[in-house]
Amino acid sequence: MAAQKSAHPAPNSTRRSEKSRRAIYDAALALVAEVGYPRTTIEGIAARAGVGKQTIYRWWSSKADVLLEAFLDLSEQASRDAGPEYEFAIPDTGDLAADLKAVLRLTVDQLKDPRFEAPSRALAAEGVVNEEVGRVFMTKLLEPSLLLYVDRVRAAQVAGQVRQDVDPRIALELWVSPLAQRWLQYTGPISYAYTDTLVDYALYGIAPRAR
Amino acid sequence: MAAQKSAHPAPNSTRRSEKSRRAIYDAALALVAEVGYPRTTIEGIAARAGVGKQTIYRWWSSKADVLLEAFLDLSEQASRDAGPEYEFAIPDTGDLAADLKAVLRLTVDQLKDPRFEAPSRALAAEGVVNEEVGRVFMTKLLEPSLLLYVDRVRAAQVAGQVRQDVDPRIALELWVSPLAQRWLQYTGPISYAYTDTLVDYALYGIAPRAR
Amino acid sequence: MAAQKSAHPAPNSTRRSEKSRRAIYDAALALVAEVGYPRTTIEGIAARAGVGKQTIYRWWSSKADVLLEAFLDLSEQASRDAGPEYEFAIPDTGDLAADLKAVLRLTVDQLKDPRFEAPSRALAAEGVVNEEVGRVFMTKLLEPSLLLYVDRVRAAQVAGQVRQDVDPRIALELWVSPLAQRWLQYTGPISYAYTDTLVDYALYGIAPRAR
Amino acid sequence: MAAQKSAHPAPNSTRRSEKSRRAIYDAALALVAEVGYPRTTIEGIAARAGVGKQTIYRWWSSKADVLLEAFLDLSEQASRDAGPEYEFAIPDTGDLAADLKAVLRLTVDQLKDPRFEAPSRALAAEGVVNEEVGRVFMTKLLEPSLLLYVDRVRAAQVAGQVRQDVDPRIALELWVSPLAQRWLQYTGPISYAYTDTLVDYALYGIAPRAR
DNA sequence: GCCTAATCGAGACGGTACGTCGAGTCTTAGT
DNA sequence: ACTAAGACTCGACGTACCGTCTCGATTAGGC
Repeated sequence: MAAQKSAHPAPNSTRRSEKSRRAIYDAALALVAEVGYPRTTIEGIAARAGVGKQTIYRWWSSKADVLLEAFLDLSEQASRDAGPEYEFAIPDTGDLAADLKAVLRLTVDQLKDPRFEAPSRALAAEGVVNEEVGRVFMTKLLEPSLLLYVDRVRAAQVAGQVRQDVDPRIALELWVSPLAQRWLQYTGPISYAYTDTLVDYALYGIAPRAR
Repeated sequence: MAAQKSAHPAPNSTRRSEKSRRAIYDAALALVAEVGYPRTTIEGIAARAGVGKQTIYRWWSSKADVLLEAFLDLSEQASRDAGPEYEFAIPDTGDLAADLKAVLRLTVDQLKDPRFEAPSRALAAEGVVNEEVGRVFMTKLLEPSLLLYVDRVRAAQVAGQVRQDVDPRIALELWVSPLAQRWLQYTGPISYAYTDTLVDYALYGIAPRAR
Repeated sequence: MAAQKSAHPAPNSTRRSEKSRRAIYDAALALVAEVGYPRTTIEGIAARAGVGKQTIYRWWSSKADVLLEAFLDLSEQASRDAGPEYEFAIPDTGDLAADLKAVLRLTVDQLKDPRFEAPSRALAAEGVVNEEVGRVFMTKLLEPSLLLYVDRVRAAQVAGQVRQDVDPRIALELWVSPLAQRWLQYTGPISYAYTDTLVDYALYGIAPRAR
Repeated sequence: MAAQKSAHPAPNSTRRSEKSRRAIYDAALALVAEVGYPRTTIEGIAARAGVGKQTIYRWWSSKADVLLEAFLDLSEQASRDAGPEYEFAIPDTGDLAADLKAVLRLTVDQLKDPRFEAPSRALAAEGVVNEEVGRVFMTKLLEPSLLLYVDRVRAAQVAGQVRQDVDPRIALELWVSPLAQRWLQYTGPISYAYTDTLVDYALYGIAPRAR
């Protein structure tokens, strides 16, 4: 998966063309956005990137693999661009509900960003059917974000805003999963109001009821 | 989509061979289970069903379409077989938590049934990337089940076990979506304990806190 | 081949639809003229004739068979129309060369008639590759005409204008075959001057005539 | 048509696989000989040659085109093998009749050679119906042989054995066309006696020779 | 002049081959 | 050594027709 360190066969060299790699990322993301994942082909990517097919096969094992790396690359760029304030932690103002709502509103914005939509849907879909892609997608892209929620929930437990016996890994699914499903499976509209509501329903479940 | 009433192109006739339709459903489901969705081909289905390719193309517009109908058919059979007790309603013993937990345990069993696993994952995945399939999958397969939850939550509202201002459509996502995501995206294990926990977390959010 | 008396399977009936037969002939000839023999299909003929495919398969065994009969029918019509003067004999004015030249000029005209060109080329071609069609084409269409030449040459032998030891069957090939080949295989242009020359060469040879 | 210099579409390259080309020629000729032209398919040729279909479509435009080149290749081989004595000229012993008879007997042998029969009939037939094939067949295969006759007849004119006003192009048809037609259209048997007779009739005519 | 069985139109069926696309591998020049 | 280019084998695509097989709906002939 990782370009630099391993790659599938074993060409293994520092003489790799950086220019080609960038061109392939750009072509892959552009094609997925324009014609969709299934109609994006390795040949198409190669042609658009002005690159030989072998150059792709040398460094990646599949279409999904190319796209995964391209998207990872895009995400890194984006989070560098977006400034570091939401990169490594969820804010802790002491008000868990407010903090979660704020972060989820940012997530809603990002889900609606057209640059991200096509490739991430594509990868999520591929991940459903191709377990390897699924795991990489999960561990590289989703897991880091989820860990931030775990930390924030733990902090809230320490602060007495969440019951001690609550499992943070399950708790966060109460707001993450509904949002993810609506987005992935078109099961409903996505809005600030919706995510706010999710937080409210979830929190009153996990907060101590004795007031 | 619907075989009987219209079909995509317009050949449309009462002279359709029921035997072929059944053979195609069986072949399609078997192949998806055996080799997975991407390696399931129309040619393969036709060959296995002992049917000409044209007979498939005459009545369905794509591999996804065939599989969708095949799975729909399978589901109908299954719910007829499984007896009608959980077919049209969620039991109402007066204890919402117990009722939800019982139904979710059944769902867990069904998700692990190998007959269902391969085709439904495949369809869900296709639905992520192909909006039309997604909507059909949603409206024909998911929606009916979700409506049962809506009804049960409404009943609980009448009984005073759920707050009046809660939106049942959102409430049900608190337990349905986490389960769906773990299953679809391998984001965690699925067990009775897990679904029981989901119900507990969710309920204490939507039940009136004032005691 | 012959519709009335045998037909391939054995449907055998006087209840055959004359209207359909005519429509099939017309459609077949029209299609061959319009799109050529290879792109003429049984389905196309049936559709154009407003006839079920089975009606064709019931009475004929192949595309070539349909066309053969259609063309036979057309030829009969044509010779009825053209008056009977050249139908049953080659004129015998006592001047063999003049008589042959006259008949060949008529043949040239007929070969250039667009109604005949497409189907007869098609049948001749099919006959080259399909021996059965070749024999029927030969015996039903060509042979009768060739016999007229045999008769005329025999008369010339009696009249002392052709040597007694000449085989009329071979003699006639001296003018018939060159014309046929030019027409069928595009090996040269066809004109009155050409056929006149053929007759002269055939009658008197190409060697200097000791006079 | 010509393989080396251009090819129909425009892939065009020196990187063409010679091995594949040979395998395709061999497979095509073998199949035509075994199952006949109409039952010879591009898929069949590709399979037998151990070659992808695309490799055929890349370099040739049709079944007829493949066969034409294959046969051209075979002919070149054959004339190289057969020694050069009849390759570039018809012998000139001073006796035109004897020389023509000798060459025609060789032609009769060749027409009965099973290696040649199937493909050349097939091509001739295709040429009747497909003008382009017909012209190539004519110019590449027939024309060179016919020119030899033209030269020999001209020499005979110089030697005073053929009249000065005779057109050699037409003269040669007197023996070539009858033979060709009998062979192509099954209109009669082919033998040395037959071709000898044709030469006699052609040279001296069928009319009584005033002596 | 009605009855009934063969023929008719229509077109779905199991097949074969078509010509195209793309996958992944391999070869050739060029840098 | 890696690259761009692209030919190669292979497998699937979706389409066109083949020849066979039902389906009602005429339709012509023997009663």
